[in-house]
Amino acid sequence: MVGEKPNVASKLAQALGNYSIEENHGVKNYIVETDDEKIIIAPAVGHIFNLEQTSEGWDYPVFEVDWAPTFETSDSADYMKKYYRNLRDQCEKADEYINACDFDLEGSVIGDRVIKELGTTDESRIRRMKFSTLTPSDLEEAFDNLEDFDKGMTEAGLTRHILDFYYGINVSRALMQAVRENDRYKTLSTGRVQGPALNFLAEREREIQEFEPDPYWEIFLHNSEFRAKFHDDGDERIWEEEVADGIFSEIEGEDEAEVSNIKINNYSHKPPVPFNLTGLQKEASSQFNINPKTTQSIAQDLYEDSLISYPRTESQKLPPKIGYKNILNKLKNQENYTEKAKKVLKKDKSDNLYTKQGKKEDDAHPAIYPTGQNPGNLSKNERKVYDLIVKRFFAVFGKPAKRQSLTMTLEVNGYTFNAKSKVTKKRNWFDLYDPYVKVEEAELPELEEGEKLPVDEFEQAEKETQPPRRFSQTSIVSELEKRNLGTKATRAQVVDRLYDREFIKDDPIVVTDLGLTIAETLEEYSPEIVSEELTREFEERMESIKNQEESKEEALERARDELGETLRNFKEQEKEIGAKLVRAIDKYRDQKRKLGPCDRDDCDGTLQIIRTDNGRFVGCTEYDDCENTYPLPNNGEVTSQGEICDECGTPKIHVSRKSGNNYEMCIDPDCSTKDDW
DNA sequence: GCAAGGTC
Repeated sequence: MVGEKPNVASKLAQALGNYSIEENHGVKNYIVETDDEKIIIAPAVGHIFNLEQTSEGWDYPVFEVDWAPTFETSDSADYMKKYYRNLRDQCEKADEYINACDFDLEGSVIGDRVIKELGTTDESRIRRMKFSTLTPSDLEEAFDNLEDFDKGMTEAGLTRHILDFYYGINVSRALMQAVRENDRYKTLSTGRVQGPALNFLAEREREIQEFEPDPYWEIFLHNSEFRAKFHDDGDERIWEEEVADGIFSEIEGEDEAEVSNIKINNYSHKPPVPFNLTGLQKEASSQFNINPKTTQSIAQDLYEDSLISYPRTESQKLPPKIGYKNILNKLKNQENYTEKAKKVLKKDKSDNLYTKQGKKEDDAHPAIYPTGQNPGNLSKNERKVYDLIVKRFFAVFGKPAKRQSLTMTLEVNGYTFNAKSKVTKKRNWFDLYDPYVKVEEAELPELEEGEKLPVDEFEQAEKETQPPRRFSQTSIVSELEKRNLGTKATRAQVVDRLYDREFIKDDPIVVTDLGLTIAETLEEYSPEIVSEELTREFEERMESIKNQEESKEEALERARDELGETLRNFKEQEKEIGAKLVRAIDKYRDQKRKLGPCDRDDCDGTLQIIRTDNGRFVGCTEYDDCENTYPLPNNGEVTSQGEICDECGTPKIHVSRKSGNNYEMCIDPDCSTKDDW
């Protein structure tokens, strides 16, 4: 019996009854023996097999692919070796095989590859276990009702892999080949998820670049305790200057306003929902400015240390069977959390604890929660993310906070102004989530309708409309989630790859010229790859393969035809496409080497990184007239900090090393900021 | 040197 991962293998064993453990290559196998059979439950670790090209060379199109052990095709998959070897040993012993991986396309592929590559290709000897949660009762029932080999799902899953390979590898190669035709080299990539992700970002970037702001005016009434804003039937913005001037001249000099209306609204502010991975990533980004990929890897570490539950979950639900009380009692023993844990436990003495639940579900895992186990030494960021997870766990038990909003309408010469306030009357769950509650608290003086109020002054402010907001690393991950592109485990990685390729930079995200040019090129020559429709189409095809209405080979044949046409067209215009890409690459590289203005008084040049055979240094663009130079560190990537040193006036740089040892400094080695270096 | 999807 093959489980999707070590944890699940253990759960399968627990559900099946008495078991013993046999270790092989450092991997735990679970042995369950009955009167007439012996079951070995062995874990995979996700995709133990992966696609690789079987033909030679880097040309495209490439359509010849086959499955190979992942540790052989990927440098970072060394840890899979022992699992692979164990599966090989266990598969040799078996007469029959059960695929007990997650019941979805990927699970079907994971189990199928292990069994077919290492066990048997005889499908009559393969069974499929179908379960939707990992509870013992579900697993037991699934085991008692083993189904035949799931040909449809497996074929659909295998096809999904191959189609993604076809589209991703080939179009990526086409881009790189185009650049190489122009005698340059740059790693470029795109794919079914990367493509649309870049496209959303590029569309937004163009909207921002093309945005033309409209001016408008606002008028404020200032009192010693608050300010109120002019509005005309709810509209606070005045679009013509003459109109604003007119109103202003009629109220200017008035020193009193009358309270014409007070509206009080009491409302509940509900507690948040339990964290799924995206929710945690969003909150870690807004609270600590930690990017989604880092949060994911921190969460994985915390999970491996048994401090939190499985983090790669879509679920926003915390079922009672996780044992609320037990976890809360353990948290109570942690110094930092004693008070909050007590508060939650006190809430209901009758054991009827319940939590707020979100809408999203996940078949395999509940929402993220702390196990209660006492953490040892955590890094600074680990501590932050852990604290956030614990406090969110407390918060979901809380009662809604009681809030009150107050809108006060003031009148001056027939013109109306609004002052608004929001205050918390009862904190409830706010106390459990401190210090992560972010709500507005602004109080207004207690006044009554008809009362007169002194005015300090009126203010007329000119403003302008703002361009659309940029995506952040987090909001683009949410956007992908909303559109069902990628999965919980891959979205942050996809965004990270766009940074690696230099298609995007900074956060909030700015699309580079290279990114814009790539998006434009793909839109023109391979529009399917930047369209989210490709994913929808894949989903439909997988559905029909699953139902055995279409065969894997038919689907692949069709993709080879369609993609082949696109790629031929691309290839014909390779040189021009490449020239355009090269211009964008050069422009970006040129921008990247510019560090800041030359610090010589009489020089208007720009200091930039100069590379030589022996290394690199900083020189001035006006090097005919200006001999200003500075040394640079030999190792690490140097980028401009976009700032000038207060002490010496030279540009500040950011040095990032592969070791993860990053630092900032100005480029003058004699600057007093380095006195104690 | 290229994807997307699992996972440690």
